[in-house]
Amino acid sequence: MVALQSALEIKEAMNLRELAQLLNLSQTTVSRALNDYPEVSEATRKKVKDAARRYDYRPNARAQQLATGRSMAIGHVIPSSSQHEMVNVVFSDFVAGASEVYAQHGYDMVVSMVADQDEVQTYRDIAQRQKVDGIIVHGPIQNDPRIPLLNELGIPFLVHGRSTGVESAYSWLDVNNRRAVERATSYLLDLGHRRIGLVNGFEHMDFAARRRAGYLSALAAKGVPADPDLMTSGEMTEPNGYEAACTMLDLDEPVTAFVSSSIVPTLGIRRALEDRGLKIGSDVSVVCYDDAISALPNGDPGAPTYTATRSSVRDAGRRCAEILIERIGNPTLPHVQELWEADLVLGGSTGIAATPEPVDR
Amino acid sequence: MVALQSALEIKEAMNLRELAQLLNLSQTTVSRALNDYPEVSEATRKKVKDAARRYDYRPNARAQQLATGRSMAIGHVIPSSSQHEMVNVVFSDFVAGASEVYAQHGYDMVVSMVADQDEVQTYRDIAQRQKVDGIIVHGPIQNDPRIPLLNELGIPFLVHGRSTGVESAYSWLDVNNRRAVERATSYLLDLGHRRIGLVNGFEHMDFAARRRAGYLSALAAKGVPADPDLMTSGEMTEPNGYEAACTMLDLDEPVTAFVSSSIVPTLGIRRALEDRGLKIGSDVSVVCYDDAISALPNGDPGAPTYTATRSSVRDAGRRCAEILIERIGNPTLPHVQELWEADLVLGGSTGIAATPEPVDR
DNA sequence: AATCGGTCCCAAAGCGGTTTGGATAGGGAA
DNA sequence: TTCCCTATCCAAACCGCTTTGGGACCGATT
Repeated sequence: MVALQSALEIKEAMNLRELAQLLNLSQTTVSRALNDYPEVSEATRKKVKDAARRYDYRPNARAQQLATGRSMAIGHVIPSSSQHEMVNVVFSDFVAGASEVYAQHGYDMVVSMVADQDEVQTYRDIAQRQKVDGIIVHGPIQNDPRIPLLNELGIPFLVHGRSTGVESAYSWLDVNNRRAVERATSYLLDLGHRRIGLVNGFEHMDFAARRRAGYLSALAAKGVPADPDLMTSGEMTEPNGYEAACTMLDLDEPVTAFVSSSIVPTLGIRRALEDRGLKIGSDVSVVCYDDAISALPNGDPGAPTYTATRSSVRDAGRRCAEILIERIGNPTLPHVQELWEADLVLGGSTGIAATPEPVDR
Repeated sequence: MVALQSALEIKEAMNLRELAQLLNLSQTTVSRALNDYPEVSEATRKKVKDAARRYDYRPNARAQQLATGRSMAIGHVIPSSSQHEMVNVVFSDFVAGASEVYAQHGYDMVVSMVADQDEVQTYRDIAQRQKVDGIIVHGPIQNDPRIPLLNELGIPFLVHGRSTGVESAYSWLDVNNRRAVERATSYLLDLGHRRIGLVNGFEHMDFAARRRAGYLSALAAKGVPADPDLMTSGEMTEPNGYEAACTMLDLDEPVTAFVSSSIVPTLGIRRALEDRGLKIGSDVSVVCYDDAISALPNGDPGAPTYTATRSSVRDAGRRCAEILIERIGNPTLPHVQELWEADLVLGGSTGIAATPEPVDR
């Protein structure tokens, strides 16, 4: 197929020198006028700005970056191992929030998705080649090596989440995962449930470990023994949620309730219940950790289908961006460490435990 | 809370001049040695590369970009109006594929999410300030103004999708949305369904318009009249799918089958069916357009729950990246226009129409 | 011996901005 | 009138890399 070459005249972008010549001014003055430096008279400034607008002059970003030493960009590195968990749902909503703030401050967002084994190299590269002014660290695991690495590289960064075991100081923003799941579990216990399944994410992920801790601590507080058969961890996908739910529903002593780590596996749990003709809420209760993803149920406040611990990951993205930009502006500020509480939103997916479960022995 | 300032020595990154001095060579030679130019002897090249490795020298990206005139980055602009539809699920999988290819070729991905009214400015900015070497256009609408704009700006770009009504030539990669939905609808008709609901995306989006055309054409081919009550369009969210399904199931002549535009609203359809005690597949059939999102059902090839027209959006991302990179390398190449066919995958969500639907009159 | 053609390397000139260190002019104070 | 100060502008250096246009050296040709 032959494609017609566009016949449109493509106007070369004009540069500072040309604009200065046009105005019979020096580059210095033009540059200062545009950047609101006080050394130019208001009259000249106006003239310059008008001309810039008229000729649609925009400073070349690459030159500007080289000259100023700032790249006006913030990096997000996503290890591909966590692709299935992170990328699809949570990450994209986070990014939507962050990029909103970036846009306001003139920052660009550069995203690298990278194989695990290349991760360290990627961080080194990004930092030393000065591609970005700051980095947001996603999906921290326990004892995450990226944190000391970034500290060593001396580039401002902010962790979305936390990393237990890391010695060095760093800035982070996290949701109180432990408390959230603790409350969710307690609530189910209060409803009379004793066989409560935990469908967790991979537990080397820091957030998942904390959720498990919350689950265990709620059980312990009520004197309910933890049963390894009722705790699964893995990718937070629909099929995985389905699998986990099937297993736990088909036990000799089946579960009567689930605590699920995300809305996505919860969809799988629902499918498993449906298969068995079990009604969610009345037959089996489900509480899920809801990141308030807009495309999925419960993102819509009008239809609170699930009882859930809810916290907006989009808001988190926004706030992370703000904090990081502030730290880029002044890296010597004390570290910011924000812990957000999730809401426990009651919905139709939970109810009194059906049978008081007579313990036969 | 007082944060301890890291006491770690942060080694300043070394630059080309310093490395050259260290080696008693000129910057020219060092640069050429590192970039595999033939003008340096193998001996010197080895010496240089060894030293570079030893001192962990990495060229400053900003300087390199300015000098070469290439920014080694590709832009993705997401209009925020399509956030709910695009960002969450489809976009992120696409991006995962694309960034894989970018990484292989040394490109970075810069993502801007931007309010609709700022869109034109954003494109102008990105292009004229030379922040990126190429752009991928997401979510084309009919007669999309971005295409002539980018042609005028003279920056290489590739459209994921197509835009009916656009005169100018451009490169694109699209799935045959029309054919896919046509086949899906025909299949349902063959199963005896006559009341088939279409749960579509916003129909100013090009892909959605094509899907509707496919739906209508299949009906027409079988002589089944189209009923406006059976066609909805809107955001592709779970709650929207639920709403649409409820409406169409509660008609006097209810639907017996659905064609759904994406897996996400399909989850809502399933919920609506469940509410009414209807069994998917046997009572009501559902075919959905499946972008093969990995976290959601059907992304997993082991569990073909839904009958679906399937096409991997991640593969599309990969291929789009390849095409664009090629076009950046040689912008005068004829335009690439690739039309992919979606697979029709039979699953458990479709079955013979329950009642042959006696037309009462 | 002079010329030629490679090979290997270098100094310097970009890339397109920002920033430093004056220069000039005009107004007010002494 | 002279001197100083401020307001305004400019030439040139600089950011760190690539690339142009030679130069020096050496063995091979004539």
